[in-house]
Amino acid sequence: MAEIPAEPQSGRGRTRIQKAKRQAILEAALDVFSQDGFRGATLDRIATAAGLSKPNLLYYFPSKEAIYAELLTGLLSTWLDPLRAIDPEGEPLDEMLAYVRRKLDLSRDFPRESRLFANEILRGAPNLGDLLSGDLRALVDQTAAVLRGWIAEGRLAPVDPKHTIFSIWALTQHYADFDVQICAVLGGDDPFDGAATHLETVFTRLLAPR
Amino acid sequence: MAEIPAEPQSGRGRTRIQKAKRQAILEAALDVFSQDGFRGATLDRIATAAGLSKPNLLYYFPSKEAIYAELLTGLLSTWLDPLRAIDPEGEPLDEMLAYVRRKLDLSRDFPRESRLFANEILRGAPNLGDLLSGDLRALVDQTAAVLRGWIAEGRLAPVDPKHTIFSIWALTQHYADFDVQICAVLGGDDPFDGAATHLETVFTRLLAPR
DNA sequence: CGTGTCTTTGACCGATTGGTCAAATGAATG
DNA sequence: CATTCATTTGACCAATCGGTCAAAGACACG
Repeated sequence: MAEIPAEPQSGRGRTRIQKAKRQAILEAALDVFSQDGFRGATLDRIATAAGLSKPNLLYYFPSKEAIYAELLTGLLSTWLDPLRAIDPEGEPLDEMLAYVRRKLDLSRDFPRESRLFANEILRGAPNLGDLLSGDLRALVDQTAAVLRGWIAEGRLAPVDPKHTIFSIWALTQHYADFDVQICAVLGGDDPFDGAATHLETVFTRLLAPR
Repeated sequence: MAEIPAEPQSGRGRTRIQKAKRQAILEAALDVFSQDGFRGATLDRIATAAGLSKPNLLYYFPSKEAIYAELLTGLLSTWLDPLRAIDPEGEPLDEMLAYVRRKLDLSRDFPRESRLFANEILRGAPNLGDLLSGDLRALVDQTAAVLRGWIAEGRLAPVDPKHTIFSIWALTQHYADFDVQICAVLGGDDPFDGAATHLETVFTRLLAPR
């Protein structure tokens, strides 16, 4: 009666084990995609990294693009949450410094996600373009308006709001995306301790009203 | 007598035409590599982009890696020149702002080179690792010492010198590497005008002695 | 035990990968 | 014109690519 053959990924994975295996695949795929990008990644390497055979991997996901897409969509919301968490009613400088902190924590705790995102953008964002000029743009516009209000009230030093947001993105993500370069220059130390205090200095001097 | 079969790339390309074709190949390769990284790029796409057949391309370059390597080595020197151009005898803030300017100009004029570099770093810098922990590290150490001296003299606000250099890299390269995202958020305007004045504000407030 | 479902895999497919090679062109020089 | 060298190309190669499929294995439940 049921024409649907197997489709463990339809609806939601029933078994917890299925969910776990799908998660393992996504984990492995994140490793591979974040290093070599979509085109550079191969199903064989993802399957091997996940401890599966290639046909078995394709039993849980219909295609390479499906894995990539699921990684990307799952990523963007997480990536923008810290921006949404800025409280227009809060103390401006504190809010901004807290945002920087959260964003830097993301770079420290999820560097592969950051690199995956960077790879997608470097390719021209073929799978993310709509979201960028849609949701993201709207969210930035909205946040920029908050910043402008704070500046008008004299509670934040005058800056270009959007470029300031870009600066936060650039400075925090840099520690995830260019981690190899930074470690090569700095040596063995953990870069993130120094980064946290440095970024606090940067944005305090940039944003604190005089 | 001469066992060397053809090797147009040995020594230096004799004919100007050879040089031109090699250059055209490097140009096309820069397009492809900077978008999809080393693994994601294909010789066919490079050859097509250069207006050559694949065997003809391999007549001028021995392998895919050779093209990539030549691009990378040619890049790194150009990429670090602005850093070397910092004059320890100059006015500290002016020197730093000028460095930011030069670096931002590089992002504007050579975005593909910036993206190529970013792609290589994202992969873990397998072809650049030695240079990073060698020449680059030495150059950064040296520049950091200059900054420390300026800070000690009170001619520059106290900052972490190396993280400050990282910040300059992050903020300037961001406008090349994430250009798609920035344009999606900003709309049609040229981001670099706003970027230049914004970055001047950032580093003036960060570095100007009080 | 048997039976039906879920999972895994080896074999395989056509297309594409980086790269080779011999032969066919082109151009220059005697 | 003949010769020589530089250039280009079509055919081809083994390996790998993303993906399919039928059959085997694992597992539940009666």
